Amino acid sequence: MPDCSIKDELEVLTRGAVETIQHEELIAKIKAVRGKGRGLRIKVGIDPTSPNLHLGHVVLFQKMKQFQDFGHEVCVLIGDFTGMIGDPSGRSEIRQPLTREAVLKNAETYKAQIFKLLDPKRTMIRYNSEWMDALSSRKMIELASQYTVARILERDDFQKRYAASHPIGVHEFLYPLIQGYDSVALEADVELGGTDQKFNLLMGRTLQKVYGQDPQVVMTMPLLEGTDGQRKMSKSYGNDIALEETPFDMFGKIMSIRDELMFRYYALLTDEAEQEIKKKHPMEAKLQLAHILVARFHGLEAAQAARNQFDLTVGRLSGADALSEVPIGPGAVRLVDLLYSQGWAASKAKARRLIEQGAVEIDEKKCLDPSFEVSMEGVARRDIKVGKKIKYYLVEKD
RNA sequence: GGGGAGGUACCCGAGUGGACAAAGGGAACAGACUGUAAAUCUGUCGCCUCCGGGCUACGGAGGUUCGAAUCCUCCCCUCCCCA
Repeated sequence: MPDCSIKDELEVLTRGAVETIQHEELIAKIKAVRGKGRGLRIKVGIDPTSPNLHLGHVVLFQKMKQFQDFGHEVCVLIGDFTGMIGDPSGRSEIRQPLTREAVLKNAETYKAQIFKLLDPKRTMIRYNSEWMDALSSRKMIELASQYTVARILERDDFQKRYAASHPIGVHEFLYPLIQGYDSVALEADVELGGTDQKFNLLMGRTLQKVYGQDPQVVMTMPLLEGTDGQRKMSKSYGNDIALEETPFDMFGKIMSIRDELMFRYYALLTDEAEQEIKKKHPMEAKLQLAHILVARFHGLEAAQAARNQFDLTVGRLSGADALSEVPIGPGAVRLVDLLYSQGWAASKAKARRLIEQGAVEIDEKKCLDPSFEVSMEGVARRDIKVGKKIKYYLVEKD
């Protein structure tokens, strides 16, 4: 890969990035290592406070992979030490500190998920407790003296909390400092992060200069919107697509996003060329996106299976595609009771409403009568459909 | 330690004696439409019901009243300000 021109390399590396600080420095750094048999050291900090990664995190991993493919050395920094503080970014409250055990456990989960995308052989994993545990109080004070309260308070979320009289723990001031110090310890050449991390990332530059190092290039990536298409993807907003999701759920969630959002997902999560995608039928394009992403995290087979199941569930089905048999009877069964007892409706009142809304079809015929009784008399089986997602065969119970 | 605000359905939030199973928004669900589980429109959105109604619910427990989410008492919890 390093055979291509620096221009081409830069083109790929900066694609999708919101900001590169400073672009010229990146060019100089790449030039400096060209042909020297080594790459730049790319740092990405991971805060192991919650164990489940979602597609929002993948934006960064995708970028890391691109760096890796150009022969650069990717270093995943697991903030096991800082994890006990909790990143104040975007927080309106002080975070619950995690225990060391919880942080380490989360870190393991992270690692497993990261390697679905990155090559483990070319990825360095470091923990910031390696140097932070050893840092004396004396050194810590020295570190803290490198920055002023006024400048720390420039940070948007601190400012807001301060203005709104929300509490800010003194230890939270240390978070950006330590993150910056990690760059010093690692001698990072480039640090990647979301746009919300900009302040922390810049701290690395500041501190590296203080400690006599060449400052790292900071590259910020956009925050991926979640399935609601509005807010950034986050478990707490319930709009996330987790990597741990089953293939079918992941496939389905991707299929449920808005068309415009799909192009954003393409741009930030894949290497597909935008023009090619736009040429396709939107439905095809979205199916392909879902396929690519599910295949990446669950393998090709799982992606194909998810696709099939998706077609089966969502596509317009004939009774022949029903999921499985449900024995009923003996004798006639009230439809309301059937929906309730099968768990297709959470209560009898809900079952009744579903029927009245025309959501229930028996043998392709809508059944609008809530007091209807299903009987298997004279037939071996009946197809039943409740809403779009529930389809079964009814058979006579022995 | 002193003072203040507040706790309403899955979430946010209106409601300060009856017209309240409780506005509005979001989420969710259904129907129509569509290439889609998108968008849009319409509807539903506590539980049970012999479809007449019945029961349970506005932090908890009591009380006042013909009648309480709304008034009173005690308790629990959250937040803010001052120190």
